[in-house]
Parts: sequence; structure tokens; C-alpha cells
Amino acid sequence: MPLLSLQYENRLLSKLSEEDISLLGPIRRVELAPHNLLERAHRPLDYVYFIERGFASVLSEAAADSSIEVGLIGPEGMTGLAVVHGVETTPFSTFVQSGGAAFRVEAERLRAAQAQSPHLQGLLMRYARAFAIQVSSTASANGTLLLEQRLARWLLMVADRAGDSFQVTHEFLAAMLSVRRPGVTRALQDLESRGLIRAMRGMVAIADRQGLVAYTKGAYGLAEEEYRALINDYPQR
Amino acid sequence: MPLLSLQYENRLLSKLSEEDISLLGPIRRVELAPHNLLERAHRPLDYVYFIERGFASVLSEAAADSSIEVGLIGPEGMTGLAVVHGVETTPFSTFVQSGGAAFRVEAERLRAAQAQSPHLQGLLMRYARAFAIQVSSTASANGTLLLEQRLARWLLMVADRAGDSFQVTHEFLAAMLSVRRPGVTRALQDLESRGLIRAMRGMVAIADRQGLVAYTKGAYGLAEEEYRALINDYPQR
DNA sequence: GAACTACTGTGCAGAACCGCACATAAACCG
DNA sequence: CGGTTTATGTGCGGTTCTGCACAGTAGTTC
Repeated sequence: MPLLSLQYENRLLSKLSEEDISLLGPIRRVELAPHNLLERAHRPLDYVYFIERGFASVLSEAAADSSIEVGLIGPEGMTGLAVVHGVETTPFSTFVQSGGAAFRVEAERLRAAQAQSPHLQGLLMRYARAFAIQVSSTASANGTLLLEQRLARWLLMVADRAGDSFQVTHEFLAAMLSVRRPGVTRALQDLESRGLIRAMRGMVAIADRQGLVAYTKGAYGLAEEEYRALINDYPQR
Repeated sequence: MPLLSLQYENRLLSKLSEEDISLLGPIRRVELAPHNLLERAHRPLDYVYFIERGFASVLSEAAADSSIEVGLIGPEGMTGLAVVHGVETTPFSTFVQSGGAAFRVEAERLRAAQAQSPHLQGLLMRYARAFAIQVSSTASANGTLLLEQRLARWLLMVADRAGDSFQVTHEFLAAMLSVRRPGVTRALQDLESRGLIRAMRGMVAIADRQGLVAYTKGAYGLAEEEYRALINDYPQR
């Protein structure tokens, strides 16, 4: 009999035993439609989502008018880290960027499960750490990189979660990076002229992954390496 | 008999009972000299530090040549959150910016104490959350603010940890914000001309705290509010 | 296939910041 | 107290990005 856990595309759930999964209670598979809000800033979190397909963005609206993405979550992770830390609310919003599916778990249930299973607790702690490192890298990238490099990093991060070609508009990219839309157009043209990507209407495809990585001059890779060390190397059970 | 915990200026330690403190084992008070490295990137963490006076910076050196500060830790917190998450290393360096003192706890001991005391565990989880929010705010600030506003935010964060006037050079500020040094000179002049600070050789003093806060247009305040909600409101024990 | 609605491309003046270079000034040291 | 070090102030050309404005083009709808 195959392990139930192999049914999960989510990298976190796939690390859990049937027992741990059952601790999560009635976990329901839900469809994620683009623009779905999975968390609203300052509202209590009722559910966390272990993403199976698609991805979501964590958005900071700190500075009055200008919002910006601070984190990206796909099948490698989960939304609702506040719950993992035992907290009821978060100051950020999380919304679905690219539709897909997820397993939804009640916040209370997750908390109880953490208390019961050290293995689950350990895994979630490590993911929280991995995500914190991703956000730190974003802080670093936002402070030190040019737009083209920030864009390259973003495209790579999305490719990791949604495959090498995906739908996205310049407008949307501009919102995530908090830059002007025409700036994105130019930056994409530049990346394309270097043969690193192919840009079509409403869509971008990675053409030369290695080249893109090199182009970010180290801004992409560290967080991803840490994720591997933290999660992939965590014992299956 | 007064509570032992009242002896601690560190906001986290001051929330702990004598029992919880004793779980931390031989905690040693150490002096923090400027430029002391409390954590080295990719090296195992042997100790965590609960800061009593002074403050430390978490530095990302992701992008090859350019390093940048991603987090600030003073008497409100602790270094070594990797340990709290059950991880042995961190990809960042943490160094003392402003000398002072701290209580040093063995990493192993902290881990064991977390397992034994739900109260301690809860507190550290909440601090980890507060710090993550701080880093997210930095990501947001780095992506959306002008230098002067980033500077204003940084000065406020330091003032919270080291008092309203503190020593710092333009060179140093430039390194933290990852900008040119003359840019800092100009930005400080601008803040001073608005009557928000007073800048002297090797030193800055906050003159109009409220004005400074207003000047950051919301970039300062959110993380601090969250800290209060997470830590100050956590039950004493 | 015409009208409409995204989405993408382009241009231009100006602000913000960089890179480099150098001038001034305060503190320190012998 | 004169020399050295450290810190701050200034200038200038160039690049990146903004803000604003508008043109083109691909899809969609009826």
C-alpha cells in the first residue's frame, strides 16, 4: 500500500506521515482562483493553505499608497505562518496570483496538531525559517538591485513554483515590484534581448535559466539553497 | 522577595519566571563590544544573545559585493532565531553595532528549555513573528521609500533601542542602507533642516520624534505596533 | 468585422541616486 | 601643537527610475 503522503504535491504535506496528516483534521482540497484573498491584513486567520498548484503573494501595504510583495508561496510551502507561530492575525494580505489548488486546514486544528507531533512542529518551524530567509533576501534585493535584476529574481522564483512559462502582465509585475509599468516593459525587453526569457502578451517564459540566475549576481539562490537544506533534508515520516 | 525577572532589562527575559530562566542553564552576562560578530553566515550557532544594552544588526551579503542590513536587534529581542526554529546555521551575519551587554545562552540549552516550557516556547515564537514582520517592513521600505525616509525609519528604530541620541557615522549609515556615503550626508542635512534631528560629528539625535514618524509615511510603526501586541501583551510568568 | 477592452510600446522632462574626486573640518596622538 | 587620521561637505556627469502622456496592438465581444 502506497503512502498516503505521496498523494500530495505540496512539499510540506509530502513529508508527513498518515498519522500527522490525520492530526490536521478534516483537510479539504479547495480550488484557488486568481485574486482570492487567503489572508486579510489584521483579520483573524481561520485557515492555512498548503498549496498544491499555483502560487500566492504576501503583500505589504505599509507605506500608505504603495504596496509591494514581500513573499511568494507555492507548492513548496504554506500560507498562514502566523498560525504556526501561535498568533491570530498578520499585518499582511496574502492573495492568489496564479490559480490552482490547495489543502485547507483549520487554524485551530493546525495549532493542536503542532502540539501533538514534534515531527510536524519541526517541519513547520523549518519552513518558517526558510520563508523568513526568503523575505530577508527580498529586503536585500529591494535595497541593492536594479530593476532588471529584481525582475530576473522574481521570474526565477515564480518559475520554481509554476513552471518555466506562466501568465503575468507587465502591470502586475509592476505592482509586485512596486515600480512603474513601463519600467517593467523595458526591463523585460532587456532580458529578452539577452536571450534570457521570451515575453509574449500576458505571458513570460524562461529561456535560459542559468543565464538568468547569473544575471541576478547572487540575489537568487541563497534562499532556495536554504530551503533545500531545511526542508528537503528534513526526515520523511 | 522581588521577582528575579525584574533584574533583566531585556524585554524577553523580563517576561520569564525564575523557573524558565533556570531552564536556560548557566546564562552568562557578557559585554558586547562594537563590531563583535555574534553570528557568522553559514557557521553553526553556539550561543544566542538576549541583549541588555546596545544593539546588533543582521546583515545580508547575498548580492556579491553589496551587503545590507535586514534586521535590527536590541534589548527588545534576541539574536539566534535560527536556534529558536530548531536550525543550526543561518545565512546571515549578526554583529554588534553599538556596544553594551547581553545575556548569553547556549544554543543547545535554549532548545531544551523550549521543549520543557510552553510559556518560553510561546514567547520565543511570538518574538520570531515580530522579527519576521520587522524584516518584511524592511523589504517594503527598501522597495518603496526614498533614501531620506529609509534613513528616518532607521533612526527611529535605533532610537527605540539605544535612546534618542546615539553615535553613528555617515559611512556606517551608508553601509546599513546600502547607499553612497554622500547620499547619507545630504539626507541627514535634509532631515535636520526640517528640524527632525540634530546631526553632529559621529552622532545623531532625534529632535522631533513625531515629525520623523510622520515623515516615513507609515513605513515606521507597523512592525513596532505588532511587537507591542505580540510581546507586551504576552502574559508575564 | 467593428467596437471595445486589455495589454504593450515609446517619448520626454525631471528627480534620485551612483561613481568618482576632492575640499574642509574635527578629533586624536605623539 | 603639528601631523595624522577620521569624519563630513561639495561638485559634476551619468544612469536609473518616476510621472505623465499617448500610440500601437492583440484579443474579445457582439
